[in-house]
Amino acid sequence: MAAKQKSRPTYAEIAKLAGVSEATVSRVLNGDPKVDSDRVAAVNKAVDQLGYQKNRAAAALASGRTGLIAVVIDDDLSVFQDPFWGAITNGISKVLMENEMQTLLLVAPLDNIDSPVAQYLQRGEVDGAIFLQLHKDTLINRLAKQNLPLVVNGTPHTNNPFAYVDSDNAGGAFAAVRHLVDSGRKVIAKITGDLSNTAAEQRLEGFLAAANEFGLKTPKSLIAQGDWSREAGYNHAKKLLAKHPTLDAIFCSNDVMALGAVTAIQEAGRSVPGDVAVVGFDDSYLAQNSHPGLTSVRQDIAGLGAEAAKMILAKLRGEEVHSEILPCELVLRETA
Amino acid sequence: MAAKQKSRPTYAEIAKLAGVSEATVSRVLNGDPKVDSDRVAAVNKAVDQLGYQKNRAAAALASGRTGLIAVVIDDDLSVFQDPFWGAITNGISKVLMENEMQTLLLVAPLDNIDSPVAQYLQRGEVDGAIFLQLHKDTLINRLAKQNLPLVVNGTPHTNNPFAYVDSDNAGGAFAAVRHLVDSGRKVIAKITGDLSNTAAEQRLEGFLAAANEFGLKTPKSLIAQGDWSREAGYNHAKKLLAKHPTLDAIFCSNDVMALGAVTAIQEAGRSVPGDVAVVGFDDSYLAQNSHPGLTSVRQDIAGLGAEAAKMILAKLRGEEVHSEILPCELVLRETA
DNA sequence: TTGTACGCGTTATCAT
DNA sequence: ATGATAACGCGTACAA
Repeated sequence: MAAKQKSRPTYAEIAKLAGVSEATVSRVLNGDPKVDSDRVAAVNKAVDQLGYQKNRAAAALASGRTGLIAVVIDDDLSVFQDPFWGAITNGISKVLMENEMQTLLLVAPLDNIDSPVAQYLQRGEVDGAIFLQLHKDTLINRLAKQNLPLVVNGTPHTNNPFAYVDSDNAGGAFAAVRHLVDSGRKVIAKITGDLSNTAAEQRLEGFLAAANEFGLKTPKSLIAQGDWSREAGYNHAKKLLAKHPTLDAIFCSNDVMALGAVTAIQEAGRSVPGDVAVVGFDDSYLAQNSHPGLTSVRQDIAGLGAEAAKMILAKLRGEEVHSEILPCELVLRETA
Repeated sequence: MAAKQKSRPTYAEIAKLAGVSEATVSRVLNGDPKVDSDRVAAVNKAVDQLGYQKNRAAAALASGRTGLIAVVIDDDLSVFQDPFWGAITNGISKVLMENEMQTLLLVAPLDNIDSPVAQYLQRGEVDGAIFLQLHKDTLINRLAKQNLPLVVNGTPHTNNPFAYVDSDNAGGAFAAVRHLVDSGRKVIAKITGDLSNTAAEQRLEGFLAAANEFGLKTPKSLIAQGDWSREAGYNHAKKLLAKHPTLDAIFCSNDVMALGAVTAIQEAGRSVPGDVAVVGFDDSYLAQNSHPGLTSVRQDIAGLGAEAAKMILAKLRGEEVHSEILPCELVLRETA
């Protein structure tokens, strides 16, 4: 009963002012097409006049819909550092707001299927959920069974019927290699991300596909398994340079490793891109602000968010939803 | 009436099973201290047995409290790039969740006082709001008048009674200069951020205070007004080097400009830190992954978020709330 | 097409 | 300390 402010108008007052029933007010405000146009006008006028604004809690209670979509982020250290989450959440939020839905942020460890977040999602406090950065599919498996509409960002690990949205990681990697080949590089190494991650896997696949397509040799010794860290890029590049004197390009699965590789190359007394070209992935802040400027594969992160939001809205409307793969774009700078 | 899942238990069933009234159930579930301990136990047992979970919409309708705190981010390009927002929002979210509150994300331009977000906040759909990155104080002025509990991240522009949380920008800048002086630097230049921003202002103030304290000369020509961009850092550093042959240190108000300065110094044929030391601000991803590693002033970003959340919770409890200034820490790497 | 009447699940007031 | 019971504001069968 803690009325926050002076109490606001309700259907009763609108109905009275417009000379209709409360039911009609409800119909007009929810866009029911079969209401006489003059009554619609009357209601809208009354709404304006009174400065009416709907009480969402009451609507939620009556309808069972909350108007809220959860954005669930699997909490680990990267959340603190990686601008990816901000960008994608921003994309989601924009689309949701345009559709009068709001974004509820849930940041928590998702390893436990009975975690508070899991409970929350099963409690019907949101109309749907968008998952970012999934380590395991167990939780969404369970939620899907409970008919919670959900969309996943990133390709799921298992072959599930989840609708997901992802960047064309393989295609981006392919484009990077093509560019290297086109500019005359012959011996191209790859430093992968953590391969338990589907994106890392796909970026490697794209590399291998391109190598095959363009007739490059890809002995195992040219493919180093990294873990996204600067150190991995630095150390692997160092070893690659030592083992392969003719190496003239390194493609890394993210920008951080690529910058580590650049440092290693320079410390080895070779130039970038003169002797060795380097391409990263993500076109992050790092790529844009490094020196020399890092050539990198750009993901449409805001686009990923927007698509995810559109998909969940479609699901709420009961439409069939198909997964989406958004194209990547190679951004040329100085390193390749 | 769209029951999402099989309908969940309500007070009625708990009351029946526990042999008490619904009112008592409510009291127990809301922690009313004056309920007999055996009844409390009975209710809790029934709750467990039925797997009861509170319907927040109903609670919100009846109580006027939503359990939601809005995190409002003034939308502009930086949201896409800067990891700051993710980190602080994460800090906020954690504390709120521990207190059974949820984080509602609102990303939108706040220039218009009648924007959708402004409307939303005035609609009572959240119990309070935390503002990040404020360009103007007009909106919060209005909301404060409407008694919406709010906390601001960053020092407001005007002298208002808003509770805010901020980093000790001046103190951080002071520490940076002290370090430079301690390591023998004599001629220290400053490249500021956009001075319409209070953080930029404070970082300059700290610089000037330290210069004064340590007896440095700070002619106007040693203070360049930047705008946070890499180009600003690069161009200003270039000019500073030309004008001041004895220049042996540059303190920049963020990491991006600092990296631009490093490039300019190196291109001028001088070494970092041998000839010229460079210190940045933020200890961002950039500072950690640059080469040479950038010495920088670290803000406790997650701490800012956590404090902001604690402050808003205290406000909701009706407590007096005081603004908080969190200390910064100088992180030494290679450039200084 | 429109109105009546009730239900949604809690909270809070008022007696007791 | 506890129990009835009236709000809370909206959505929606059902009837007309």
